[in-house]
This record gives sequence, C-alpha cells and structure tokens, in this order.
Amino acid sequence: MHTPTELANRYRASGRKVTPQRLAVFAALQGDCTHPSAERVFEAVRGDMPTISLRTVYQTLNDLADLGELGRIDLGTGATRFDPNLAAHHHSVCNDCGTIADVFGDPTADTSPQIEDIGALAPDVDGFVVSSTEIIFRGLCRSCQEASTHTP
Amino acid sequence: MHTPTELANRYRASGRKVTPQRLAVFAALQGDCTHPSAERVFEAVRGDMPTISLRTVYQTLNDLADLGELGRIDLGTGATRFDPNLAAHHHSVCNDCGTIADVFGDPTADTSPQIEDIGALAPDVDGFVVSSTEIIFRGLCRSCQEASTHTP
DNA sequence: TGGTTGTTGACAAGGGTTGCAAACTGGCGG
DNA sequence: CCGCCAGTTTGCAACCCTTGTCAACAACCA
Repeated sequence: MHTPTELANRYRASGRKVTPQRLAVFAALQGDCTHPSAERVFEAVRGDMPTISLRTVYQTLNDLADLGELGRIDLGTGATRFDPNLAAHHHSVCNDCGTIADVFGDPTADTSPQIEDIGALAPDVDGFVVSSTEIIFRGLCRSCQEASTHTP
Repeated sequence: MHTPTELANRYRASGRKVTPQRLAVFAALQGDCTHPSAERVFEAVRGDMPTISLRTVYQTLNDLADLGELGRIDLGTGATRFDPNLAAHHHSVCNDCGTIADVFGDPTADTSPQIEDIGALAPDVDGFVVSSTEIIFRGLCRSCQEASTHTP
C-alpha cells in the first residue's frame, strides 16, 4: 500500500474525495501486518475518530481494494481480512486462533521448489485462464501449538 | 468420500444414527464434482425427500466434514462449498461465475515444478507447523472468457 | 464563496449459518 | 415384537458479516 499522501493523490485522481475518515483509515493500515478485518480497522480508527461508522470503514477498505492498494483475503475465518502488503506472497492460517501470517519464498530450501515458482504453475483445466495464484498453509501457529501441548 | 453403505457403518460406529435424511444426503454427494454449497445439496436432496430441512443438511454436511469424509472449501464466494473428493488436489475459481474446478497435478509441465511437489514446500515462518497446503488458481473459466469476449 | 457531487452515518435489510426446543425416531435391551 | 432413550429432525429466530438506503453533510472546482 502507498503512503497516506500518495493515496490521497490517487483518490483525487480517481474522482474520489479525500476526507478525514479516509485519511484515518489510511493511517491505521500503514504497516499493519496483522491482516485485520474491517471490524479491527474500525476499532483502531475509532481511537482517533470516535464518530466514524463501520459503514465508512467498509467503504474505504473496498475502495482501496478496488484501486489495487489493498489485498482482500477470505480464508473462511468468518470475516474478510485486508492486507496492505502488495508484494507477492502467500499466507499461513492457524486452525486454532485464525491468525494469518505472511509467507514469502523460502530461499533456504533447495530440495523443494521455490515458492516464487508457483506463478509458473498452470492448472491443466480446459480453457481456464489463471490471473492469480495463492497458496494457503493451514496448521498451528507456535503459541497454539504450545497451548495444545501444555493442555492435551 | 466413501459409499453410502460404508458411511452408514461409520456413522453407527461413531455413535451416530443412520436416518433416511442422512442417507439421502450421502446419495446426493456421491460423485458430485461441482463443489456444491449447502443450499445446492439441500435442493438436490429435496427432489427425493421434500420434507427435509436445510438445517438437517447443514448438520449432516458438518458431520461428514468433521469425520473427514468431506472437504470444506471457503473461497470467498459467499457460501462454504463441500467437496466429496478426498484425493489431494487443488482448485480453480472463476472470478466471474464462482465455479470451482478440481486441479490435479500438471504432468505435461516440464519447465515448472509439478503441483504435487507443493506438499514439500514449507513456509519459513517461525514455529508454524503446516498440516495442509492448498493452492487456489483464480481467473476466468472458459465460458466466462467467451462471454466477456463477445460483449466487451 | 456557492454549487455540485461525492461522502457520511444511522438504520435496516440481506445472505449464510447456527442455537434452540419440541416433537420425533433409530437402535438397543427386554 | 415392544418400549425406552439418546440422538435427530424441524421450524424458527438469532447471529455475524456486509451492503443498501437516504437525508444531512463536506470536499473540491470555478
């Protein structure tokens, strides 16, 4: 995702208006690597701007996603999650707590293909044209593993 | 997924009862490769058993999924989809019509890694233990491509 | 500054899914 | 074969997440 200032420019360029509410959402997303849901962003923004509505947060997140400034992730954890990280990467999801983590290529693996190579994969499905490929690793995050070890 | 008869045995073995409603759901799922939603299964079963409730279909689908007889797929198309195919495979999703297709390895690709190799990939994330890996190919299915070509 | 047009906020509606409680029934022991 | 009981089915309402609606409002341009 671009900087709030840059986003403001792009908003104006696309005919959208720059409002304090949107700036607040921009700011809240900066550097957030927790893949927050709309509700979480709402809570974060409400700290600075108690009057903002959840509806407005949804609106802004959808705008950003439509502008390609934000990734939408839906992994069946209940709510759509948003990802300000535009670099190509994949995700791990904890089956227990639902935490989503970024997964970049594993440059240390030499016996298995690089994750970055995935883009080269093409499904052998009649006539289907792939525009994007995502990989989801499901399992247990460290803390949930420890929790289940301590209390079996 | 196993055969209805086999499923009946496993149901009894796990303390569950075998009811006509459940048998009907078992039958409806046999060989269904359309990745139906609960609603779709409901419609299919209702053909033979008009009095079955959507609630019961949900119940049975969740039971089957919990027993490991059915895969749950949530790709952000609105509803959870179910997959009777237990073999390791991945999915393609049409961005237009939401159709989900099975994707098995691409044996013809020799310049890119085989899809089956994905299981060997491990995310380089501190302490995360992977239990399953899924790949999602997003794009346009053949018919939606043709539709968008004909009416640009 | 005044108008135009997009935006906000509060509310309710919408779709998918699950909780609930009463009526019901498979599968057991008798 | 009968009857019991735990597990099931149903219909309904509630739940969560998300979006539609619309009057009041504010950002931008001339």
